[in-house]
Parts: sequence; structure tokens; C-alpha cells
Amino acid sequence: MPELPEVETIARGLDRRVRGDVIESVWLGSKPEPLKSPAQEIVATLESRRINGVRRMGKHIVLDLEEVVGQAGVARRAKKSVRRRAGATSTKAQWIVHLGMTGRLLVCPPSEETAKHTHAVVKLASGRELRFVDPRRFGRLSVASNGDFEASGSEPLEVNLENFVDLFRGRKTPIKSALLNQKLLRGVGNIYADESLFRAGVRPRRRAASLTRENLSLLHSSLREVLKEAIKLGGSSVSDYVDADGEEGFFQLRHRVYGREGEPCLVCKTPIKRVVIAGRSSHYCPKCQK
DNA sequence: ACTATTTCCTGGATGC
DNA sequence: TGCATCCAGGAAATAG
Repeated sequence: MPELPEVETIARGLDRRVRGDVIESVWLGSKPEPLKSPAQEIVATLESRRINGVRRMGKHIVLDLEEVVGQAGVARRAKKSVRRRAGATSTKAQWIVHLGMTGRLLVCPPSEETAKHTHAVVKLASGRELRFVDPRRFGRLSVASNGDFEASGSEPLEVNLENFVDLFRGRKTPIKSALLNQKLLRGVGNIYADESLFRAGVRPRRRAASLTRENLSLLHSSLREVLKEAIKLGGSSVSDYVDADGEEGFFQLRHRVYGREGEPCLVCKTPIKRVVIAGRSSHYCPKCQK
């Protein structure tokens, strides 16, 4: 389940592998569910574009695209001119991928067998293919043909303490739910919400507005720590997460509460509790977290 | 303006 | 072995 550290790892890996490559053609699966933008617009925005870079915004992967210049590009543009006009794309555009729960972006040779649940195949000038595979179909593909994609919320690793504190002011919702709310903070999911709350000593059910300044200060730094540490370890591999190179992350070995229901707290040996908050399982130590 | 709940989707785990 | 049931979860939709 890719959250900020996993998406960051994947985006970095993709950047290394496909930056500078040119998209030659795009195949989209017949089922429209994984598409957030119209299929025709996606194709028109991607084809004949160079990938200038790949980066993360919240849980989104953003591929910055640019019109190809030079002979090959001109010829290709001429060929696609009809569709290109319909798409009305600018020279700078973006391809935005949200991996949902089980989405993956694979870079592979065309000879590689097409995995089940492959919803998009992008052919690159280097001869490789970039494939979007997503069994559970929670992932989404979209484009910003003018390059103006903006994700909601603050970046957890960039927001300062003052702004962080402001996010929770007056909110009656449990702090756990607030951390998961992408309109407040973008990129925090279930694992890192639980882990940061444990490190901050705050119970997930506490009303956000009830947290003291000290609580919030601790939560702010705990969240930063936990995210940075996870990025360093390549994310958490639970279920079948792997990065762009097919490598697993190792942060799952550092989880202190997530997925440890009934196991002893690593600090005080009290069994870790699991409760459901806003439909999400939430793990905490009843002794260490108040 | 918020907050809470439901829905989408499939594969793996569990139970009888 | 086979079949039904449950569960995981991000975010949009819906309800309150």
C-alpha cells in the first residue's frame, strides 16, 4: 500500500530509469475505471512527449512532460496533428499516476509477458515499455495537459510547525482521521499515521483539537522522522509492494505498532491494541500513548 | 462547513 | 478439496 515513502521511492527509481526517454505510443485497457481523465486526452497528452522528470506530490507520481523538438518530433507531431489539436495540449504537460492500493509502474522490455490487470502500456523510444498494473483498480491515471496539476494539502516533510499546528485547530475528528485527510496533509496513510502517533505518545482516537501544543510539536517531529527513516529504507513492503526496480523496502521491520496487534510494545511490553477508526485499523500501545 | 459512513475492487487468508 | 466469507485500504460519493 504505497504511502509517501513508497511513492517517493518509486518516483526516484522511475526518474532514474525513464528521465529523458520519449513516449512513442500509448495503449489503454478497455475498462475505463482506472482513468480519471478521458482516454483520448491521456493519449494525446502523452504521445510524442519527452519525460523531463518524475517526482512525487503527496501520494501522486507526477511525470513532467515536454514537447519533443527536432526532426523526429516534428514528423511525429505532423502525423498526430488531428488528435493533438483535439487535445489542445501545451508544450509543458504532466502525467499523474496514483497507485491506490496495488498499483505498480513497471519498466520492462516488450518481450516480457503482460501481467494480468495491466491497464496501460506506454512504449518508449528506448525500446522499453512503461506498464501500469493494478489488480484492485484503486489506482488512477490522469493528465494535466497544461502542466498545472496541484495536489491538495501540505507536504508533511515541508510544512513548518506553525502551519502544522494550524491544520488541526478546531477539528473534532480523531487525530488519526485528520492525519489521513489528504486535504490537510498529503501523503500520510495508515501505516505512517499509526507509527507517528506511537512515537508522539498520542492515542489515535484523541480529538485533533484536544492535542496540546507539545503533543503537536512531538507529532510534527515524529512524523518527519518516521517518513525520512522509511524513505531511507525504501518504504515498507507489506502485501506486495516493490519499488521501480522490483526491490522490496525494509521499513516494515521497523514498525512499532502497525500490524502488531497483541504483540508486546517494544517499549513497555503491553500488548498492542487494534481498533477501527473511520473504517481503518489503528494500532497503538494503551500504556505509552495517552 | 464539517464529520461520519459507504462504496469501489481483487486476491489472499480463514473457516467449515 | 471446495466454497463462502472476511479483510486490506485511498479517496470519492453520499448522508447526516
